[in-house]
Amino acid sequence: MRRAHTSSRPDETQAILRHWREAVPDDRLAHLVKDTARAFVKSLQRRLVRHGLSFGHWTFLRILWERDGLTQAELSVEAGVMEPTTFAALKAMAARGYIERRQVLGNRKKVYVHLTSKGRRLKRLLVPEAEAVNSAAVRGMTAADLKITRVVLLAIIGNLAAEDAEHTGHQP
Amino acid sequence: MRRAHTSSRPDETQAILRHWREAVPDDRLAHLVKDTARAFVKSLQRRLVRHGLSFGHWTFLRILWERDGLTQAELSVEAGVMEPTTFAALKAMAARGYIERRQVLGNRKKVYVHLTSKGRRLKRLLVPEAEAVNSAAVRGMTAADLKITRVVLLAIIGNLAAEDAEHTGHQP
DNA sequence: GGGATTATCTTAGGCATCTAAGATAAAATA
DNA sequence: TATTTTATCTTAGATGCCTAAGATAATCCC
Repeated sequence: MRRAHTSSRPDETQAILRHWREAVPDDRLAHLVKDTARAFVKSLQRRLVRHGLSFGHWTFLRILWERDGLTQAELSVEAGVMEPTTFAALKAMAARGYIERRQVLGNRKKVYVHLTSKGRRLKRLLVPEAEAVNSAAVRGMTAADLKITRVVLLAIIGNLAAEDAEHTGHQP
Repeated sequence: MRRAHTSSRPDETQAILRHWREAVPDDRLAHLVKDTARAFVKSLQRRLVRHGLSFGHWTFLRILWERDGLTQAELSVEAGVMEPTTFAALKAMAARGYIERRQVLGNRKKVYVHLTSKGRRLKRLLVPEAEAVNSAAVRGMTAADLKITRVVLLAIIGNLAAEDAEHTGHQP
């Protein structure tokens, strides 16, 4: 038998691969994109746990390393997730001492998020991990093909957003 | 102001798009793929709820429409998810009357999953919805670029699987 | 044939994400 | 300035996915 009962072993990923090689009908692009996203997340996750970090926290740390002091709402937009997701992640991150949530005089609503020195220090350790995942992922591919892939994915997001706008009655 | 507080409006997707157009550094391919996957799921989900179906159930129905009577383990491989995920989805689907879980004499372990007529009937309604999402997504793209995108995504899955295998000590 | 191994389903618990809805502060406007 | 609208954070609850670990049945192999 090929599968363990407690973890996802490469055999399984191989099964997925075989599956995709055998037949990729046109209406399964969505599935292929989703599998790719999962492979990325899994690979990064495996590296992050070594440093005791969860994937959800990584998402926000990465943004804050670039620009500190954003509000929760701004972080949501940057991360591409809804506020409650951001809220939950930030609360946990504050409890672990990666960030501080501050309010300023004159505006009692906005919550500004600042890295602690502990949070700042992680950058040096973790960014190389993400880079490793990326370079492993694109190994053997031409820059031209990667560029086309980016353009196609971006166009898909645009098309689906437009489609969504039509059906909800909003203008994009 | 641009954002509602209860739902993801197209404005948000537009913000994501703007974000991606402005700068797509090399180490963000993972993020782009993830956003695309989410756009696909959201779009399909919006259509499925009209028929009272959740995305998780769709995944398994689609497989069963092609081939009925698979076991739970086989369905997991086909769907590319772990057994507990499959188990939970199938239990809910059985409760809703889309499928039946049967055991045969001579093997008390395997659970064979069969569509009910109710489950079978959904195919005619739902497959066109999925096709609509796909064709909206790829609108305006060339077949050649789409093919390249598929090849690239597939290669990424392969690369990450190989990478994973190295680090867990298993052979692919 | 009986003990060890492996498969299969199941239970338990956790994470990341979402939608819906509430509380309250700030901003716009009549 | 008072009222209405909009923003922001928050709470509550659901979904889909995962890993870890257990129970039990089937299979392998000595």
